[in-house]
Amino acid sequence: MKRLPRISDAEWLVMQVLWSSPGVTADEVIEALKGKVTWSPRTIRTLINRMLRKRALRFEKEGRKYRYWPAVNQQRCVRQERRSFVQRVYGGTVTPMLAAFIEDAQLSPEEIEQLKRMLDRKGAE
Amino acid sequence: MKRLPRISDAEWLVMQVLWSSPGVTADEVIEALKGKVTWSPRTIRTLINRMLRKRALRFEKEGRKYRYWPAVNQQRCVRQERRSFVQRVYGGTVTPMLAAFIEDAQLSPEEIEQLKRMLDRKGAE
DNA sequence: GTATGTGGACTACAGGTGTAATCGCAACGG
DNA sequence: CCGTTGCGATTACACCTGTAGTCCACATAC
Repeated sequence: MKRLPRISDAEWLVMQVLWSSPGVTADEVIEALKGKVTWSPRTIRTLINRMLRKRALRFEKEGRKYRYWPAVNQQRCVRQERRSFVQRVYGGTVTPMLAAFIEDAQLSPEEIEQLKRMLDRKGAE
Repeated sequence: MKRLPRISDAEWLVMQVLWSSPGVTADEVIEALKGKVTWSPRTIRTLINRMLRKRALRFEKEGRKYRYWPAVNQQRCVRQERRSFVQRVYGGTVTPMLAAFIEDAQLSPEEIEQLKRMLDRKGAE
């Protein structure tokens, strides 16, 4: 099992773009992040380069430009973040953390129903 | 509303000790972390000092030793972490995140019941 | 073909972090 | 009293991060 590289806060935004649109160019990443961040395009290119170095991305040359792909699985990265979060903040105890999220969140009746169904399925296992 | 200082991963462990035993000495923090981390006592003292500087802790002299207290509220820190986590990893959408946690977690039937009751109360608001 | 623009590579730089080691002073032991 | 030792304070240092700027080669427009 390949070790996951550590992805910083700023890098997550770039990864989100890459995961939802694999194979985009640097320009397209920059375009996709317009409005979400106020970074200079330079900054975004730097982030891309760093993630290449830490092997979170792959690229392929296409003419003079590169196209980039995620080289790490989104589910796995998300799971790793979830676990490190609950470990750090709740010392690994999941239920109090879930309770806090539920208290804190704005949930629609539909979402509440959906989560209850999930818990039911979970209980039926 | 006072601005919360940013607490790093390593610092969280120290804060956990301080929140659960306010007023301990550096030595007692070090003792409490035995077994949880392999840091040198030096390292723990450094972390304590950094958090003093960023005003996450207070101290009082007691003879030649200091006793330390958290200067930030645990609930607020936890909430801030929760929010930055869900923002970073799920782009701010809480329900998919909760769903993932529920899927991923080992939950006892009692915990499942408890969470469902919470959702019920939430729905009744 | 020559000037120009643009994309990727390399460089910058301050502040945070993990992980300590050393310094200086005050209390304690004799 | 005086040396030792045990704390807190200060210093160290490499790597990571946020946030860019500069350099260079190749494509492009005349």
